[in-house]
Amino acid sequence: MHSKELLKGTLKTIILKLLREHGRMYGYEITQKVRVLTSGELVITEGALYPALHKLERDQLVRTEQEYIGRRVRRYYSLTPLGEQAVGQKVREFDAFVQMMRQILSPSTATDD
Amino acid sequence: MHSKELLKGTLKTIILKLLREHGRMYGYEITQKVRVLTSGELVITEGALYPALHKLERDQLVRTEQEYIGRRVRRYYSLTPLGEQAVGQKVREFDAFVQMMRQILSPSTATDD
DNA sequence: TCCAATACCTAAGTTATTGATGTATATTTG
DNA sequence: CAAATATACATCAATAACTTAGGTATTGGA
Repeated sequence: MHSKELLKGTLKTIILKLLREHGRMYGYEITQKVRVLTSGELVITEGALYPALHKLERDQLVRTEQEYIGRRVRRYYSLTPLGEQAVGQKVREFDAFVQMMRQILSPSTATDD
Repeated sequence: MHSKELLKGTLKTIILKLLREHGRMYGYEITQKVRVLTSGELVITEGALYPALHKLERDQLVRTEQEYIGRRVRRYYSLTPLGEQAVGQKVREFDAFVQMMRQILSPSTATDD
């Protein structure tokens, strides 16, 4: 499979964006959504996801409410006002990054896209 | 300033691409070229550059020849045949990564706020 | 003469990941 | 109905790529 190093730093952007899109989601749901959206290309591991979610919560970009499905805990995440701001910022940041990379990578692969 | 985490994993792609573009370059030259190409947005630190170059050499994607400019050593890097292959691969990998991210981030990349 | 630029380098610390492991409940299948 | 699989949370050691800070030495300009 291809380099996962590229993913570094994009996980939080992905999470925030999905939360804006879907209102509220729980962890496992996020991994499945990403899997489907990318046709299985991108698989978010739980070891990456949960720490990231916890960090977003600590930074007050998301908040949680837990529910019980039967006896099983399900922890729903949704954006805080601060989180709402952050989404746009993060996405723009990513776009800027891509544009910057194009300035370096495109010179001879130019003008498709 | 914006997140540098995004850069992770792109440095070698950048180096290889520049070497293909310019035939051969030395380390310091690469940092300056990147700086100019991105209008100062992206600054490659030497602590990142040199280890990356050494790794590329170890992996036989680049080779070196040193020259003396006056009394000062200058170490030129250029692509090996293996490196030539790797450039295209790396660039395509990056494009694939961006496309994959778009599948997640694009549904509504609206810019409000 | 001294500072900035050129040009190479290494190493400790930081950080976001992977991969392994753990726990427990719910559902499907043979 | 038992067993395997899926759902759902979590932590943690190891890894990889970086940053920051340091080091050496030459060259050019004010």
